[in-house]
Amino acid sequence: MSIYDTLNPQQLEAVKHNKGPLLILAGAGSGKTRVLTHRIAYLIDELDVNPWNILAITFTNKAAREMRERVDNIVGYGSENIWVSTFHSTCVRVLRRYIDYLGYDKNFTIYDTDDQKTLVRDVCKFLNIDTKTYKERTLLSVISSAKNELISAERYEREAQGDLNKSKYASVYKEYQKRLKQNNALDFDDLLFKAVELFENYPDALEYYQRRFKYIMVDEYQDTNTVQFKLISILASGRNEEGEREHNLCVVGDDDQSIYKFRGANIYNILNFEKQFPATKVIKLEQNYRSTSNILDAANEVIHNNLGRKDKRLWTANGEGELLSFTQFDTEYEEANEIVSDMYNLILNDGHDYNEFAILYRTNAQSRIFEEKLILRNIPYKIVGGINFYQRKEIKDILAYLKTIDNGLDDIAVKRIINIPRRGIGLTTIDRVTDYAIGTGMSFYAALKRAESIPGLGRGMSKISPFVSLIEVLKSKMANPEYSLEDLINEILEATGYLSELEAEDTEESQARIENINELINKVVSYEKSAQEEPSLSGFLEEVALVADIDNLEESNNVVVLMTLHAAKGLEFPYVYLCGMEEGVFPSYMCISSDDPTDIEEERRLCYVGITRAMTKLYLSAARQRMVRGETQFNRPSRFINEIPRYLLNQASTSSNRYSAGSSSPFSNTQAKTPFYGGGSTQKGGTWTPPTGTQSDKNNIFANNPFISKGFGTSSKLGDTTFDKPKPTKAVIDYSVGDTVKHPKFGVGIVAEMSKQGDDYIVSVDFDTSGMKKMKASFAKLIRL
DNA sequence: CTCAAGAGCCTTTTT
DNA sequence: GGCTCTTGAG
Repeated sequence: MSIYDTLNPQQLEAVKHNKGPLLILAGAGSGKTRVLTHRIAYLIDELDVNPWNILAITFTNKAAREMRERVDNIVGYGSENIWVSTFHSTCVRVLRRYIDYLGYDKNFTIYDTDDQKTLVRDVCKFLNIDTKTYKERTLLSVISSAKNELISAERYEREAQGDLNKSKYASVYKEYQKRLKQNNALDFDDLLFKAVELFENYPDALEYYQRRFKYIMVDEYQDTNTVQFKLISILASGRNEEGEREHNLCVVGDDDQSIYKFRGANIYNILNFEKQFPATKVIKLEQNYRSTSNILDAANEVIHNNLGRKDKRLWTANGEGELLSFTQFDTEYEEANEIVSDMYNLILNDGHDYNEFAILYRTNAQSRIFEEKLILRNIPYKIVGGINFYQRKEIKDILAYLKTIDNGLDDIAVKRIINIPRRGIGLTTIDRVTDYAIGTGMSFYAALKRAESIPGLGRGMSKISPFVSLIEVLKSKMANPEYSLEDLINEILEATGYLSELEAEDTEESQARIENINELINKVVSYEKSAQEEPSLSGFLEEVALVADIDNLEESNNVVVLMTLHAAKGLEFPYVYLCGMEEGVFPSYMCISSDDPTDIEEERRLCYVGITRAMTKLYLSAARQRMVRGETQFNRPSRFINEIPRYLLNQASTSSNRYSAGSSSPFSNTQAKTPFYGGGSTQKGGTWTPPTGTQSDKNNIFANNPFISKGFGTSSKLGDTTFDKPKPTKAVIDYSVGDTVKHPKFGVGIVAEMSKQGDDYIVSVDFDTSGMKKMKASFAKLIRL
């Protein structure tokens, strides 16, 4: 019995293919990660390939970590020498070693989106470009797409000749690059671009990596863009001892799950892979091990509407399972409320765990209502995406201090913190220093150090020198190896008064900020403990720059997860709620009104991704009426719903004949209504007419039909549950000191102390896992156990 | 220089 | 509906 016996014939064929290019078309849930990891094991254990010669590339750190773990489990020896990492961190590693060839310093910093925005703003100011005519967003996306297509600023400028708009873009692009270099910084796209630039111009660097990476594997290949394609093909084009190009490149992907066109992903990378590498062996994995056949049939039918895809059809040996359900609610409030109620009942009555559930939506903005309803019902949850931890103000502030100490060349970081906390250094002073810095060609921080020779600074001078000496003192302390990063952060918080200012504020918001800062300190401590190489400030900043929010999702945490469809790719959940299935929301308004017909295809692929996340049961839902950007929209159900055959769908529609024109409060509205699951008031459609277009009776989900069910059709017990209690204004406190309570985030703990504050109580709880926490009773939503 | 109130823009998705 | 930037008064 070997580990390979559990593979199906196609999977095994892919695992054993070990020479030349290999394209694995792996449908959703077809076990592609298993194939990749087993292939690595096979290369090492059966073919004696040196682990050191293997490179596996993924898109997210999370995927890399998972692959690393799974490889460690099945590879006999040496698995730690396999290079498993994301595109971006692979490039960082390469550049840390060779970027001096390109005239950068090896301890470059990495700019995130916010930094990029600031920089572009500065550039526009400098070039006298009106940011109302030329939006920063547009400028950045022009620059980003250029880099993704491997077009340098110089080339862009050449090709822009004669075109007024493009010439403007070119001048911004050029100045932007110039400043990045001055700041010794790279943006995300530069990481890839510069790595390719390095390999194209410096054969010794290229050959080093070509000799090392004899076997290259790429996951989620359908989402690679032009630079990424270039990077892997150039790396895979080394010659072996006989001087032949072997192209031992194995890519795994699913063209039906290509959803990152907006980020420059080029679907032709996968569609034309066989043309790029003529000797390619193609293997299709079509057996799905994840979902029921009803779910798969729905997915197959939907994606079948796309043209220009590689033909394949997923099948499964799993049973039919339950029907999918689709419910149309009156408002998005009702949608959220009923979804959360439904989930609550499944958890409470049927003993399901929180982490069996996921709520998926098209846009991040849709998460808020769900969050409210989940808090109300005390269901622990995690929202993935939106604002990343490292993008929070307080975290960025501390990081800017760290960057300033680490690399004084980063003007953006220095300017961010020069007056935080307030030091009385205002815009006038900053502008004067900036002018001087530009005039003399030195960095902003270097100019600050020589403030005494800057004309017209006046009083500003006396405010600047304490700041400079603070940074210098911290810099010199860093020289002492005994001085840890934790010490450094604590000293920054102390010496600047940042922490005491937050403490003095004493609001819920400032409390949360302090908690976030503590979390950052935890992350520093664990970095110092676990770093593979010698822990350093630069190393920490780099690790932090490349994390995405999804990277922090731990499957083992027992919480309901909420995220966009994009973030959900690669994940699976027994119960999936796919909400906001409305024309204008999903597919989005942007792509409905687009004149590029392939935009809708990308949206459909996104739908396919969403459907195939579900293992056991998929709940689809829509709202008739929804507030978007402060205005009410009336949307008809998504076309994707109509693309699912009726026999796979259990359909329902909550109704209200009154279109409640006068009642604006969704809360009072829902409350006044008979509970949905009560049964009696559920009406079967027919009262609704689509605002645009017509639907045939056959497909009209509102025509009377035998599939109408109550709600999501889970259980008849639900009828007994009371819903929509009035929103409590005061917390109901049924616990006291000594009681065991449960908190949605911190888990179980014992109440240690309670003190009254106004209408509220401050409760101290000693949690089993996270220690003593103080919180407001009205906010904490503690449940007595 | 700082703070508060108002205008305007925004929302598709993210490494 | 909410965030961010601008504006104007202290």
